[in-house]
Amino acid sequence: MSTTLQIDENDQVRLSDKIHQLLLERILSGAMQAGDIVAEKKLALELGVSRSPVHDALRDLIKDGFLQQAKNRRPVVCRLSSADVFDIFEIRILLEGEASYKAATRMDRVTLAELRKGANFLFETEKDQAWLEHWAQYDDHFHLCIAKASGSKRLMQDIIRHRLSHRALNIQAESPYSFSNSLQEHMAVLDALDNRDPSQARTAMQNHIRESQALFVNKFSD
Amino acid sequence: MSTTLQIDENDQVRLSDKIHQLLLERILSGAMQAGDIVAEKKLALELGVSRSPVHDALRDLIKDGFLQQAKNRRPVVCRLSSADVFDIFEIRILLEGEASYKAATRMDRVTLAELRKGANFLFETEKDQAWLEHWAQYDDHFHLCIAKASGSKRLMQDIIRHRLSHRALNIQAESPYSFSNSLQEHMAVLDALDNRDPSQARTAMQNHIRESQALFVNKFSD
DNA sequence: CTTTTAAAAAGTGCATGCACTTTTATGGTT
DNA sequence: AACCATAAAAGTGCATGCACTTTTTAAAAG
Repeated sequence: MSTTLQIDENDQVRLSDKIHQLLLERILSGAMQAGDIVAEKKLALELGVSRSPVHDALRDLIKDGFLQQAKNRRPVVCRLSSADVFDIFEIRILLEGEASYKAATRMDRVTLAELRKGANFLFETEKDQAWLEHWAQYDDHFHLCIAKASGSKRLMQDIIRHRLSHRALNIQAESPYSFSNSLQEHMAVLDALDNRDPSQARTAMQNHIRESQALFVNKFSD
Repeated sequence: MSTTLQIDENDQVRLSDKIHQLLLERILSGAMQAGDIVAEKKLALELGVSRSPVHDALRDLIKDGFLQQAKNRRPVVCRLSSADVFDIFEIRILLEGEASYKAATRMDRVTLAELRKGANFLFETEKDQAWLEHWAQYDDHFHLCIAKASGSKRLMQDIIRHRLSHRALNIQAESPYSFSNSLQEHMAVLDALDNRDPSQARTAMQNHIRESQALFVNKFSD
C-alpha cells in the first residue's frame, strides 16, 4: 500500500484530483475493499497533505458511488449486492449495445484493424500472469473504442462510469476458462463492425456482456 | 432570486446539501442560465455562510454535470449543445424503455390506477397557468413511478439523473400544443402496463420520449 | 476613442482551528 | 469472560487565513 502522491512543484493538476485518482486505483485494484473505512483526517496525515484536498477527493468518490457516508461518520467503501452487480450489467447491455449499433456505421477501419490485431495476439499467446495484465488492458481498450465510435459523448461517459462501477470485482471473478470465450465474443463484435451491420453489432455486444454477467453474478452470491 | 437558506438549528441535514439543493433549483427553474458564473466566495457571502459548504455544493454540481470549472477559475453553468440534448434523449429512450419493460410485470395496480387518475384529471382540466405546474409535477411523478417499478435501483438512479440533466429546458421548450399529445402517449404506456405487456410498454414509452426528443431538439438549434 | 498596461479587487486551492459527534479505550460490575 | 458506563482520542462540518491566480478597474499611451 505504498502508492504515494506525486508532488511536482508548479503542477497544473489539482491535489484533490490526484488523490481521487489514487484512491480510485486502490479501490479498483482491490487494495481497498468493500466495508473498509476511509477516514479523511487519517488519510490526510498518511499522504502528508491537509484535509481539504482529501475531503474533496472523498466527496467525488461518494458521488461516483464507490463510497458511502452518513453525516458525521467516516466514509465506507461500498458493498455491492449481487442484485447491484446484475443491474449494472443490465444497464451495460443496453448502453454498450447501443454504442455498438451506432459505431457500426461510424468506426474507422484503422481502429478496427488495430483491435483485431490485439485480439489475435492475445488469442495466440500463452496465458500466464503477464497475459492477464494485457487482457485487462486490451478489454478496456476494446470497450472504450466502441463507446467512442458511437459518436455520443454522453453515451461514452455513461459507459465508462458503469464499467468502472464493477471493475473492482474483476480480480476475483475472472477465471482462465472464460477468457477464450470472451475473446471469441469480441471477434464476433469486430466482425459485425467490419460488416457495418448495426443490429448484428448490437446483438454481438449484448451477447458478450450477458456472458460476463452470468459469470460475475454466479461468483457473487452475496 | 430571493430563495434563502433554511437555517434550522440542530439540523440533521448538512449545509452543503441544502446549498446543493438550492442551486439545483435555481438551475432547473432557469433562474441561473447556461454561461452564468457562480463564484464560491460571492455565493458564500450572499448566503451568509462560509466558503466550505458552498465549495462542496459546487463540487457536487460539477460532478452532476451542471457546472464546469477549470483550475483557479470560477464555475460556469454548462451550455448544452443540441447534440447533447439529442444524445441525452437517446439514452433516456434506452433506459426508460427498459424500465417500462421491467415495470410491466411488477407495477402494482394501485399506483397504476393513481397515475391514470392523474392523467384523466389533466386531460379534462382547462390549460391555464396553474395547469402547467400540475402537468410538470405529474409528468415527473409518472416517469419516477415507472423507474421505481422497474425493480432496479441503479436503473432508477440513472433515469433520474438523465431526466434532470435536460429539465432546465422545459420552461422554454414546452408548447401548449404538445401537451395533449404527451398525455395521450402517457395513456398508451399505462395501457401497456395494465396489460402486463413488457414489449408493448417499452415501445409506448420509447414513442413518448422520441416525441419529446423531436420537440426539444427542434427548439434547440444551438 | 480605442488599445495597452499596471495596480487593485476578487477568486481559487490548500492549510488550519474549533465546536460538536462518533469511536475507541478503560475500568468497574456482574 | 461479557456487559455497561465513561473518559480520552479521533473524526466530521463548518469557519477562516494565506499564497498565488484570475478578473476587474483605471490610468497611460497610441
